[in-house]
Amino acid sequence: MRTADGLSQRQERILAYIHEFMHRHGYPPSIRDIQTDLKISSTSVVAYNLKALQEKGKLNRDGKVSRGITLPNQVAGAQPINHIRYHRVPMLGVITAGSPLPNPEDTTTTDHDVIEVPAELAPEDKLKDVYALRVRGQSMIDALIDDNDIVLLRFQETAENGQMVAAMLLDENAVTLKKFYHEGQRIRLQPANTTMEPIYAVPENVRIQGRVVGVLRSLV
Amino acid sequence: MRTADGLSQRQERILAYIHEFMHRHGYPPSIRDIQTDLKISSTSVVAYNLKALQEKGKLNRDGKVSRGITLPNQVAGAQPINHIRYHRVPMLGVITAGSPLPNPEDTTTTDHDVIEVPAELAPEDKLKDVYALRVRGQSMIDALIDDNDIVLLRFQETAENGQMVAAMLLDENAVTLKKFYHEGQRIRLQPANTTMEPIYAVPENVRIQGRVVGVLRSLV
DNA sequence: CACTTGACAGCACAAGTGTTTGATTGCTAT
DNA sequence: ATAGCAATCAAACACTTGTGCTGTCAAGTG
Repeated sequence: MRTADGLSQRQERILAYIHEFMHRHGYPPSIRDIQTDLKISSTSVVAYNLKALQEKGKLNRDGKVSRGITLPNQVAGAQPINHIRYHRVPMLGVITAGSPLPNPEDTTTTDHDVIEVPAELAPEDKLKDVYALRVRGQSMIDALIDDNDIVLLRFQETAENGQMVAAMLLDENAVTLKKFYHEGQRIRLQPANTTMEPIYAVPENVRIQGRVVGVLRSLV
Repeated sequence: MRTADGLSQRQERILAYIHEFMHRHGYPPSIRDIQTDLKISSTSVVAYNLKALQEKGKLNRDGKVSRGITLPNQVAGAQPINHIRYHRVPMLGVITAGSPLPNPEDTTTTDHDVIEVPAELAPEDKLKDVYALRVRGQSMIDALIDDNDIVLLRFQETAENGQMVAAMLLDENAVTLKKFYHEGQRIRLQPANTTMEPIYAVPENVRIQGRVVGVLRSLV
């Protein structure tokens, strides 16, 4: 059977295995590594298929040299260094996504730590105002934000309609994660959960503490 | 003479050579590569200094394995900050969450980027098998995974029912993001989207490429 | 001075690893 | 059938490469 690339199943598996091996070890596999882990009966079969893969441009080989396999799309060296973009963001605590609760110093989340964030989620130019909070509650579930997710917020005191913000209700000394709508003389804080009701407040009672710009979630 | 790192000049040269070699070839040098190019008279001298470098934490070696040298992750220029937990994960490309599309292995997206990920999303002990893919399509929307999100996968070839996996359909050479269910003699790949239908396949035609362990999303 | 230690040299061996050769299997076109 | 080809297998072979051993040399050290 051939696949869309014109590679046999075995060739696909070998190619995937090389990727995975290099990713895990930092150097290429030997022919016998491939043979053993893929349960191929002979080294010559591996060599045969490596040659085929090479002719199809899927990989390069430095002849005779042990582990001399390189993958064309890959930056040489399995441990790239410089061109990495990541940003350091402070993890300030926990935010309730359900009903506003007084800022909880609570529980095990004593991580006033710092977390690293992919550059994609925190643009360089505005980075210095970004911080992270762990979410408690499911009021934002329709916005794809679940309990225990980590949200990234950019500090700002104003927001436009529909933006997701961390809003503090001054009279309750409580912070909550909601969508923001300024409607005439009042502000509506809308959960993204069809089973929950919005909160209405006067502007003087609401202080915006930041806008959500990113979400991280672990499924482990 | 010793340098600031407590390394001898020869050790400095060897270390620099390994860096340069890996960058040039995509795989580590052998002891004799180092010996020849650095005009060292004996392989044992190289081995001697490699051992010293290893004890000083400048590199790792997989014993007996040829070219089994790996360099520990180094953040260029930056001092290691201990209390921060983050991990480097390779960004390998794009995965379709909707109908399976041919593996975009060869497109411009496979630039083998690397992203930084909070330690919470990628536990240290299993980190070596974690990689990232960008999601295309909305078939996993009910699992809180949206178009353009980044998913973190841990490489594994087996899965348990209900786990979310990257599955390759061999006959189509296509990879897709689905929930995995083994049902008797067939495998069901179930989208997390009530409007979409599952895919059924025989086990021989399905290869699991990893299990989803984390999600990153930008709302900027 | 005898002794130790670090660094190096030379060489041989053994293990790791790529290659080759010949035979086998299954399929297809003739 | 027969021939031809792709893919595979098994085993042997040859090169590559890590390791071990022995020795040298210079610089300490008591």
